[in-house]
Amino acid sequence: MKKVTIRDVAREAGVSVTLVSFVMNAKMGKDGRLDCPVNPNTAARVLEVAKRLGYRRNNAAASLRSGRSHSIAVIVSDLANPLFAEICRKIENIAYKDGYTVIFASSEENPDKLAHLVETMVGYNVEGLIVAPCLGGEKALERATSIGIPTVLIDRDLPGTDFGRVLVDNVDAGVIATKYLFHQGFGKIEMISYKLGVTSLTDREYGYSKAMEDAGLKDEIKLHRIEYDADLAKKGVIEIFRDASKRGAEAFILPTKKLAMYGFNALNVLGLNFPKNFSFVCFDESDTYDISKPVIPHVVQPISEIADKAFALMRKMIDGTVDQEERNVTLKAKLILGGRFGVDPTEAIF
Amino acid sequence: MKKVTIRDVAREAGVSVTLVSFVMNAKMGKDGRLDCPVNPNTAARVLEVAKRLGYRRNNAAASLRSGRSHSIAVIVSDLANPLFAEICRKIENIAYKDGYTVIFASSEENPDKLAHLVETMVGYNVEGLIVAPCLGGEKALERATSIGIPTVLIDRDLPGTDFGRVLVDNVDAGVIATKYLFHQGFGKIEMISYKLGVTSLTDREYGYSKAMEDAGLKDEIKLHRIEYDADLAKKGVIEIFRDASKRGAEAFILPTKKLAMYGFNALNVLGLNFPKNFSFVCFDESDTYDISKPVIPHVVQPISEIADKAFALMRKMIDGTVDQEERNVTLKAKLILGGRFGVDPTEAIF
DNA sequence: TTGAAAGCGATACCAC
DNA sequence: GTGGTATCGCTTTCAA
Repeated sequence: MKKVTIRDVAREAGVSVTLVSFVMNAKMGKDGRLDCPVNPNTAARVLEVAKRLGYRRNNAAASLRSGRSHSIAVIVSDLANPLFAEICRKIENIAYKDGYTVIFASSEENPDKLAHLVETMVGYNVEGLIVAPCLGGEKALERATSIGIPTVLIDRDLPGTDFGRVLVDNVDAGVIATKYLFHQGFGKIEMISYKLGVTSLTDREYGYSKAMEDAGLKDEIKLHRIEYDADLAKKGVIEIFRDASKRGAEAFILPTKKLAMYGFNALNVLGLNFPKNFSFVCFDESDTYDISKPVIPHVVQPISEIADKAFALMRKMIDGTVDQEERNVTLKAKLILGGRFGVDPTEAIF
Repeated sequence: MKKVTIRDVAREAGVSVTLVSFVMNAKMGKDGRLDCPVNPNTAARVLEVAKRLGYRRNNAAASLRSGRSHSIAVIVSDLANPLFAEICRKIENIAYKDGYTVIFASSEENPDKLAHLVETMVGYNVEGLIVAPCLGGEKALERATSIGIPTVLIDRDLPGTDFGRVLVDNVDAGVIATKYLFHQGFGKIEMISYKLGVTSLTDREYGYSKAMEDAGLKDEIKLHRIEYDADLAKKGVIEIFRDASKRGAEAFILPTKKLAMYGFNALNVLGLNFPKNFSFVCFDESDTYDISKPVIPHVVQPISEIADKAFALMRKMIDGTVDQEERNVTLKAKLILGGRFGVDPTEAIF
C-alpha cells in the first residue's frame, strides 16, 4: 500500500537518486553485467535495496519527464473479429517482449469514434499507432501524424495518405479465388460483398472482376453488394441465392468469414447443398471450412506476418530509421485447399 | 508537433492555470452548463482558447499528480480465444463510455507471465484488474491486492482467495448438458476434457459426474482427460472415438469449442457421422454448431452479462462501495438448441 | 471566483 | 563513477 520511491531506495542504499535511476534503467549486457556507468558493487547494493523495499518505477513520472511512454495503441474495427483478435494477440506478444505495452480499442467502423480514440491514445502519449482504419478515418489519423505519432495501417488502405502500411494484396486474393473456380470448371461465378467501401473488400471485388474479364467472362460478372447490418445481410444472401439456380449461377465467392456464414445459412434455409447446388470460395479462417465435407476452399491472410511486419515498421518509424520504400509492405494471401484438421493443408495451386 | 500545455492556455486566455485545470476537468451538468466554480464566461473563453490552441491534457502529468490513472487492465489466457475476445470487446466498450482506458494482455496459461504482466500493470498505475486466471495465478494476483488494486476474477475461480468474482455456474452447465442427453434417451454419455485443471473445466466435469450419478448411471461415467496441446489433443480425441462404438458410447459432452472441433475432426477422420454414430453437446459458440444439420446443442455463457458485471463490480471495488456479498456474482449458462442462423434460438428446456 | 505556489516521482544535465 | 538540482505538466491546497 505504501509507495516506495527512488528517493527511499537512494537513502537506504546510501547513494544519490541519480545512481538509483541509472541502475533501474540499465539493461543487462551480454556479459551478465549491467551496462551502465555505475560501480558494480554499488549497483548490486542498489538492486538489493530496491528489491527489499519492493520498489516499483512510477511510469507516470518517468513518462512525464522523459516524454516516452513505451506504449503503443492498436485500433481495429472490432476486437471480437477473429482476424483482428488474432492479429492483436500477436502484436501484444511481440510488443511485450520488446518492452512495450499495448492499448487496444475498437472503432466499430465509426470515424467519429476513431477520432475520439486517437485523441485518447494521444493523451496517453502512445509512441505509435497500428490501425485497421474505417472508411473516412484519414482525418482522425492525420491528427496523430501531425503530433508526430507514427501510424501504420493494416488490413485496409487509405489511399492518398502517407501512413506506413502493411497490407495484403487483396486484388490478387480476388483473382486467386476466381481462378480456382475456373480450374474447377465454373464460369458462372458471382460474388457477394458489402456496401462498406473498405479497400480490403473493394480490392477483392476488383480482383474478381478483373479475373472474369481476363477470362472473357465480362458479361457473367455479377457483383452483389449488400448491407453490413447482420440481419439485412442474412436476408440479402438468402434473396441472392433464391434465384441463383434459375439464372444459372454455379459458384459464389464470399469474401469474408461472416458472408460465408450467411451463405451456409442461406443454403440451409433454402434447402440447398454445398457443393451440389453451388460451389464456394470463402475467405479468412473458420472451423466450418475445415469440418465441411468436402473441405471449403478459402483464402487466408498471413496473420503472423502482418503482426510482425506492422510492429517492426512502427518501431522503425518511432526510431526514425525507415526508408521510404520500407513504409509500404504488401503481403500475399494464400488459397487453402486442405483443412486444418486431419489432412495437411495443401497450399495454393498457382 | 509542438506541445500545448495548460500554461499556454492560461496565458492566452489571461487566467491562471488553476482555472484552466478546473474548466478542463469539469463535467457537463445536466443543465448543459459546466459544474465547476468558474464564471461561465471565463469558462467559455478558456474552452475556446484551449480548442484554438489544440490543447490536450498530458495524462502522465495528471496521473502523477493525482495518483489516478483512469485505466484498468484485463488479463485473459488468450486474447484470440473468441470467448475472451468477445468479453474484452464488451469490457472495452463499457469502460470507454465510463472514461476508462483498458490495457489487455494474454497470460498464455503461464503463471510466470501472469506475474510479470501484473507487475507491468501495477507500474502503469491501473486502478483495477479483471483477470481470467491461469492455474497457479493466486500469488501474482495477491501482489496486486497487496498494493491496493482491486481484482475481479472471470471465467475461472481461484478457490480460497478473496478476489471479487463474476463466474458462471459451470457445475450447473455440466448438469444441463448431461440432462439434455438423458432427455434424448442416451445413457452411455462420455465427456472429453483437458488435464488443465482450471475450475471452468473441472466444474463442468463435476456437473457431468453428478448428473450421471443422480441418474443411477455412476458406472457409466467415462471422463477422458487429454493434453491441452493442440496436436496431442487432436490425436487424443481420435483415439477416444476409435473404440467408442465398441464400448457402446452414445453421446459425448465436449466442454469447450476447441474440443468440439477436435470431435468433428475425429468424426471425419474415422468416417463417422453426427448424429448417426454419436450425439454431442458442445460448449461456447461456433458457426459450426449453427450450420450443422441438425444444429448442435451447445451450452453458452452470458458473455455480455459477464462483461457488464465484472466491470461494474470492479468499479465498485475501486470506489470502495461494495458489500461482501456483492463480491461474488454467479451467472447461469444456457443450453441453446436452435441455431443462430435461420431459426430463432430456442432456449433451455429446463 | 480566482490565483500563487507546493509538490507528484522520475530523468537529464551538469558539475565534481 | 557519483551527486545536486532543475524541470516535465498537472492537480491541489490555501488565501485572497
